[in-house]
Amino acid sequence: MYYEYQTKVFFDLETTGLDTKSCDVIQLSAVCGARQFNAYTVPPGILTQSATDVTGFVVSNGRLFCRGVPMKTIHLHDLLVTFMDFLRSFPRPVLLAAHNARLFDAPVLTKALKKFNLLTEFKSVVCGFLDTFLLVKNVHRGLASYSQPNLVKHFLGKSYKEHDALEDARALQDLLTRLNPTPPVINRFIYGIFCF
DNA sequence: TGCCAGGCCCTCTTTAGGGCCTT
Repeated sequence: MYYEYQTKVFFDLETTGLDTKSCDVIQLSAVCGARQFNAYTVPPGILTQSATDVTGFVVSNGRLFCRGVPMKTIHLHDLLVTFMDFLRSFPRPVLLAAHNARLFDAPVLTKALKKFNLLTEFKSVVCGFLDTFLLVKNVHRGLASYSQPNLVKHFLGKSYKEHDALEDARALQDLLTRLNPTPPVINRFIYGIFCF
């Protein structure tokens, strides 16, 4: 299967945990060149302690806080609709890239879209997900770690504010721009939306 | 009570186990 796409958008999610079957979206961010999308929502479920520990998010009295700072939030449905508006503003179809997309970001995002019957509309804009973790692990063998912060450190020589979805998406775009994988290589690590 | 994410990849593998990656 060869995936044709016109635009690569890098995205990241912060969620209430690591179990893709039960966790909920808290933050969704995406970047494409200098343009960016960033939105927060109050999750319906409880945050795992480990998620609070790494992200700093807490829900208190129905409000979302990040390290004590109240965050502006919107309903998850509106978050997804405005995200698709953002994606629709680029030449289509759009390829959505994330680190460990196949096993984490893609199933979580797809689950949220299905909840609001938005998957069909989503498919009209997005052709698939690129998993940058699998790509880099296969193309650049022998590294000690393939976590996104380690790859950014290794290839770009810098640190960044991980576990802020917007910073993670920006760093991922920088990383892939540096690595500059060829279209055939990219195609090997694209997963169609029907997979989720 | 005891469970506690799970798929992928590697290897001292395939009659399996452990570490990694995402929050």
